[in-house]
Amino acid sequence: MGVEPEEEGVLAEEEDAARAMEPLDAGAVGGSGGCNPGVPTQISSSRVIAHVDLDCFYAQVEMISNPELKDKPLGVQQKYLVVTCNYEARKLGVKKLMNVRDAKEKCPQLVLVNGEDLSRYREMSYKVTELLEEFSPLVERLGFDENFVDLTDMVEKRLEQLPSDEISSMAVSGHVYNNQSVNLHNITHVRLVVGSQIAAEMREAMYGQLGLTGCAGVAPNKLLAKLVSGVFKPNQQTVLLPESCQDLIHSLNHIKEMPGIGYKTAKRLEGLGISSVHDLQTFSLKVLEKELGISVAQRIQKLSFGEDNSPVTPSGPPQSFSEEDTFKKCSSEAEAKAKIEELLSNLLNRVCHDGRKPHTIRLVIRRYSDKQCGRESRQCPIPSHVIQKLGTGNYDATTPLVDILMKLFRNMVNVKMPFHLTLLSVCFCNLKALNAAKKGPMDCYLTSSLSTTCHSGKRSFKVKDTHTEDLYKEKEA
DNA sequence: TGGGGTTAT
DNA sequence: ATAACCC
Repeated sequence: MGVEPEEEGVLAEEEDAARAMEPLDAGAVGGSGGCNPGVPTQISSSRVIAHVDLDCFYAQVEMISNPELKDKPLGVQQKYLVVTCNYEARKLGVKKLMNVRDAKEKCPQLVLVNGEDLSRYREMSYKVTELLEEFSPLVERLGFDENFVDLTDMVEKRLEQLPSDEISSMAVSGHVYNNQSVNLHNITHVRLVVGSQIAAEMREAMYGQLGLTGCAGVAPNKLLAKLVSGVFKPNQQTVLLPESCQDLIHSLNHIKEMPGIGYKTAKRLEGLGISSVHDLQTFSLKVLEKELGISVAQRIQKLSFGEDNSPVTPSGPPQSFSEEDTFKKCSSEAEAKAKIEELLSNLLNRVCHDGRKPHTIRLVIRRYSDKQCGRESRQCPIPSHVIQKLGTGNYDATTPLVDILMKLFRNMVNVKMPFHLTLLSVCFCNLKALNAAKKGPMDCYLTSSLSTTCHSGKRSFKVKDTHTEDLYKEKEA
């Protein structure tokens, strides 16, 4: 599979793929390991990726629930924050994550609804993902309101079905970034144009079937698709042609705006004098590796060029369920127990609905004065007899689970000393299908009841659960 | 900064 | 178990 002569807009990604095929380029592969030299690896042709981003998602869900809110400025409140708001409210100066007081001051007519219970948002979120999965199975969720879809195969199939004389009459759907003109003699352009048409169909389906509006970006990789989806903002879509890639990434005013470069990394980069995309592009990779580690350094410097070869990884069903609550102060064991019981009760309903069984439970706390993001957690396996009781809609599991959670609690918090917590969270994870057998060559000889009680030591996790028995030994402080 | 999520170490 | 990232 060679590069066609008409593919003038060769993408950086393709060059990377080609380079990685060269036998002696050890540095560039960097631990990707597992190379199978005997198997012919397909050199990936350029991909077509869509990023779909719902407009002010929580507010949209609220307006669908209660249409009277539709033409009013609406904010969704969690604790003392307006976490999101509709466009009416934005016109009047309300911003995301704005303090309720500031928001009311800016906009006294602002209508607020409480959005601390995420149930309806979560349900609508999965409806969107499922709708997109009808277009392609390769859908990756990012939070509740964004999805990536790999359209490469769909585009390929549509082009195979298309009489070649019809290519000349194709038209892009939505905006083209930079107003760049489409060249239908360029196969890369043609594929992205087909991608834009599919993106338009996805947005139409979202509106027609779910009543939701959103933006889409279509580009050769996830980074670029995500960046370009936000260019025209509510309810519009934009396609990025490769020739405008550098313009797009240089439109960022600061590296912190690059998805993948978060708060911590941005701070460390600033310490190196790196603040713009251009700074990061031209900075010594060796020095960057020393500061951030080889993996992060190589990845983010590639990002700075608009290169991102990360695949769209199908999310599938969630890997964990959690419920959390923040508060000003929790300083007694009884208080904590009451909150934990409520979190657990909600979680049990969700897990029951899911059908799979969690095999691990985790408790998370945040202590007051702990600067920020300072969370501590303890987890342990859920005893198999308790797992059996889950999902039947009964309460047989709650008492043993509360007991376990309170042991985890006392393992973290010395209740004989004063304490001050500002967050409690309970998480179910390590979800397995019903009666899932343990992986191993002997599986076919084990009954499901045996398999859940035998050699639980053979787990592939790096995280070691606290053994449930260990929790019975109270912690000495 | 809320109430969630994921992956890497 | 924590730390980073995403929304």
